Amino acid sequence: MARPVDPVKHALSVTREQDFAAWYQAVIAEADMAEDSGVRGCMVIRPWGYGIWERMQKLLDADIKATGHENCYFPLFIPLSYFEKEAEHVDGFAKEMAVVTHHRLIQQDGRLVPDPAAKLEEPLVVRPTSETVIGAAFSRWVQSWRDLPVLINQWANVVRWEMRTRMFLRTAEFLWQEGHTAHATTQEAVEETMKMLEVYRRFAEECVAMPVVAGEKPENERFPGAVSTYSIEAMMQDGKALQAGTSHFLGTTFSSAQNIRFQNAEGQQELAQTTSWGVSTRMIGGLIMVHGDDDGLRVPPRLAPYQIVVVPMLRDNDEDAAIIDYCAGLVAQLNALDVFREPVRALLDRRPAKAAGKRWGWVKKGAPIIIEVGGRDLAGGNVSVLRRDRLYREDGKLDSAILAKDDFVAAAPEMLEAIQQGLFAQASERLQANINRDVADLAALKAHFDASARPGWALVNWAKPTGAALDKVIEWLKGEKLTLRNVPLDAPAAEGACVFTGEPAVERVLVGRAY
RNA sequence: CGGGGAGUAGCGCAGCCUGGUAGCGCAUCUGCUUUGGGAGCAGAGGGUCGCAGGUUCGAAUCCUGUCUCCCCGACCA
Repeated sequence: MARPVDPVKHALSVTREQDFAAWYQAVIAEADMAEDSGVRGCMVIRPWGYGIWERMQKLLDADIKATGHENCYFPLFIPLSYFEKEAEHVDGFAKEMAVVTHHRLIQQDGRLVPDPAAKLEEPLVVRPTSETVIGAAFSRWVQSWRDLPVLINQWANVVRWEMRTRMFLRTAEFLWQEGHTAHATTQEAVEETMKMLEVYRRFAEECVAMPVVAGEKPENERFPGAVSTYSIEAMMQDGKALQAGTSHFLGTTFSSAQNIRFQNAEGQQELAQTTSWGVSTRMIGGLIMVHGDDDGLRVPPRLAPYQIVVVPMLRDNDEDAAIIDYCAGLVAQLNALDVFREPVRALLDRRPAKAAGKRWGWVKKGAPIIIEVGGRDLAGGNVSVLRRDRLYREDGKLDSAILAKDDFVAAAPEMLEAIQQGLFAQASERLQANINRDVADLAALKAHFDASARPGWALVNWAKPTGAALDKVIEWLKGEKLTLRNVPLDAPAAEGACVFTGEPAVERVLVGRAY
């Protein structure tokens, strides 16, 4: 019988196993990513959390531009009447819109209240998304087939008055990019929709190191007003699914509502075909739940605001100045290197705090490599290297390695690449291991999800029912707290009977619990 | 928005039932000791007890309202 390994003392007070929801909150707090703001459902994103978002923006923005899109900016406020033009879209968002009705406050009994004399003629809504206002612009911009396609993107905040909020995963105000395009033909718009879905898949996998399943959303999960909606779905460590990005083919829903017409080469008026697609700060929630461990966050090197943090071990003595010089030299050497075709981001943490406290702070933030330098390292020309992706040795002690400084510098880019790949490989293995592809009928599906507290997903054959038949399926799934995630683009062809209806299956759909 | 839980020092909590003017741990600051892995001892600073009313001689404590957070639903990126 194996001798039980001494329990490792972890940096967080709650583990993923004990209470996943509490663990998630703890990571955000302990890594200084975000905190409550006092405004319902809205959070303060602190420098470490926002730094990760800035990295996401930088990398994804480059991809968006490389595919021919340009950035622009549309207003936060949208006239109510814009929404009234598109019924389905309104139904989707009406229940969660913030409305601006006044433009001035006055003092009344010592309090500030909206001035009744300053009531807006037409209320404005704070954008929950910008299809309507961008559609209005498109209708001005597009006259002829020569004006198409229009390919734009904006980075912005949006507001949806959610009933239940969770940091990063669902906040009342969140940050995102929303791409909007208009095309002359259906085929071109559909191609655009798929192209951006693929951009998201690559971004998630290559930058966030988050494996995803790209596929089409079932009818009931479509964006309000969309003809078809596609998503990338990621698996969290508790087995739940997170929709991490969406791409919509909108057909002529918005072009007919907003009158986006063009004269084609034959001289006839035609409605434009539009698309929209978005990735939000929710991706950060996914990052936490995919890569975090019981010591806090682990940030993939491509997204880490600082990839290598150098912590001098200061003793309040004569040697301190030399240690700091040595560390500053190391940081300069590292910052002169390239990795992932960008300069390395190394930081010298010279705050006047204890080295151990600073080290654990960076562990919880998830800096990929933490370097500690003390008097002995200085004397020997060494550094002490701690990799965040493998913190502990088998005996539960921190797995720090003493390397010659120059050897570490030479190896650093490769080490960062290895960490990036390792995180992806680990998450990828978990994803593949937790998709059950052998569920043949409803009883087996129920059994799969009843069998474990973290059952992952099931990929099942289905007949793609619509209307009332689909409602029945959704109803049953709801009873089991399950949802249809998407129909993976790369799933093998359907075979046999639909798990839900028994009819001949036409495709395969992913089933799982979801955030 | 329905059900449940919670808001007291920067963080984590006790005190509330049975009203009498606020305490513990960590963190912070000072001093001494220590010095290769989240140091020890001694001392110090820091709170109108979420907010607003009410009851009372007196409210962190009782009552009402309200705001915010967490969990479970319904809704959704």
